[in-house]
Amino acid sequence: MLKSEPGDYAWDELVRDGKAGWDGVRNARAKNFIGTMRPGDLAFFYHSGGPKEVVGVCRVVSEPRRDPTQAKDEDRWLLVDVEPVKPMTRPVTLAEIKGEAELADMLLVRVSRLSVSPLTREQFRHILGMGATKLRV
DNA sequence: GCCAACGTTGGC
DNA sequence: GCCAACGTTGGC
Repeated sequence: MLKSEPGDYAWDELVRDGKAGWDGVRNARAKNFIGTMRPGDLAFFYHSGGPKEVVGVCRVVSEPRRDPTQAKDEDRWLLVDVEPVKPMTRPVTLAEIKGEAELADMLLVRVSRLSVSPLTREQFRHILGMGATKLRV
């Protein structure tokens, strides 16, 4: 689950750009999750700040690498490149996710400040279903 | 090494 | 706008 405030970087911008480095993550736990990502992995794009909802699916297209937006002499933070796969047919709101017992363990729910968090395949499929979004996963 | 103070994030 | 939950910083 990749969180972004739409005013900072929105789903539509990823669609426009075709590809983007998921930069600016400055939390050790989130960085560790980025470090586990591999090319081909799928992720949800989540809008925070305003309406809180999963808006699309994207794909990791690089290995984790140094985030160039950190200070030149630092080598602490990672990013991966992502590209859009498809928008959710219906956005899935945080409130809906919180209403699902099967999703209660998600770190998105349990650690609200975490901007990058993992999902199980089952959780991923569950949210796809809630968003009426068909994708082979 | 501990912890109080402070800053930030994000949901409400 | 508020506040809970964290993370970081700095004094000791």
